[in-house]
Amino acid sequence: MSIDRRSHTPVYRQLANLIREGIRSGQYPAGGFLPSEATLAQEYGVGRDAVRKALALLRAEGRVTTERGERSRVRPELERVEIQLSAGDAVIGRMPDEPERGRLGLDEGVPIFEIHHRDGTIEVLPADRTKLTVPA
Amino acid sequence: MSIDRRSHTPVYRQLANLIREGIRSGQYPAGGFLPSEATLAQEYGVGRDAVRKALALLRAEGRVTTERGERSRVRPELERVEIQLSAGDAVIGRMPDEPERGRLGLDEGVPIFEIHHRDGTIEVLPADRTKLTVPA
DNA sequence: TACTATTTGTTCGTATGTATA
DNA sequence: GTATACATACGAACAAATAGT
Repeated sequence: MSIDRRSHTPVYRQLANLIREGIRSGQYPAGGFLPSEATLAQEYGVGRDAVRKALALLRAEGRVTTERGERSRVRPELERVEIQLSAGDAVIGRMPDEPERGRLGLDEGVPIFEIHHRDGTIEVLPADRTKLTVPA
Repeated sequence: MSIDRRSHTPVYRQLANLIREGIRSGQYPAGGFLPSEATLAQEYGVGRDAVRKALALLRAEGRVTTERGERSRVRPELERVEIQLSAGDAVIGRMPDEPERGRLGLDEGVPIFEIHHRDGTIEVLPADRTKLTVPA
């Protein structure tokens, strides 16, 4: 599979699909580095802008992380801590805004759980390392 | 408050903060349209690129939606349907990837709940219109 | 129907800043 | 100190969708 210039799907979205598939298939192993933006651009025959936009999409999906000066990395699946919910709890999910994301030290593309306890307190948990369970 | 060119915080992030605050304060009412990109660029004295990046941040947070040919809109808080969890259920939260997001008809910046039932079935729900509850 | 104006989307180009190796 | 690599920012041109005339 490669980039189809005549497709109505934008180049950077096609590229994101290709890279995502490469991650799923193991071509780009979890925890490992992706090729540099320049390399990806050359390998797939697209501009650097398309590469950066594709990576931005994958970051927003929580699939890759990028740090300045380093090649992007495939985000490994994290161990999830089991949190037991209690009777009367209510849970909503949402994305943190940027300041909140910074405070909580979360990567891009990581949702949060808000657990509303019966006593009115609200517990905020990162959804990428949490599994909520309902006791029997 | 306005853009500080000497700040280390990038212009587009400062602008996202300003618009987010404008949404929170009611200057940009929920469900209403934001000014056009060109207008925002002129009003805040930044390039269109900075405006588009700021809007992209807010979209990824689920705060605004954008459709081609139309000005961006402040995403209203949706009514949440209450879903009762059952004993033995487990819940994780994650972002959908792009194809999945299209299939489910979700806006950007909307996480999904995966409810793993005791019988092995998995229920996928949009987190922006769902509230999970634990029965007493 | 047809046309125009507005608006967002995509792509490329260029330059500069900053972190890492 | 140099080279590599990612981040930010501006501008320009054109495509595509929308709304109204």
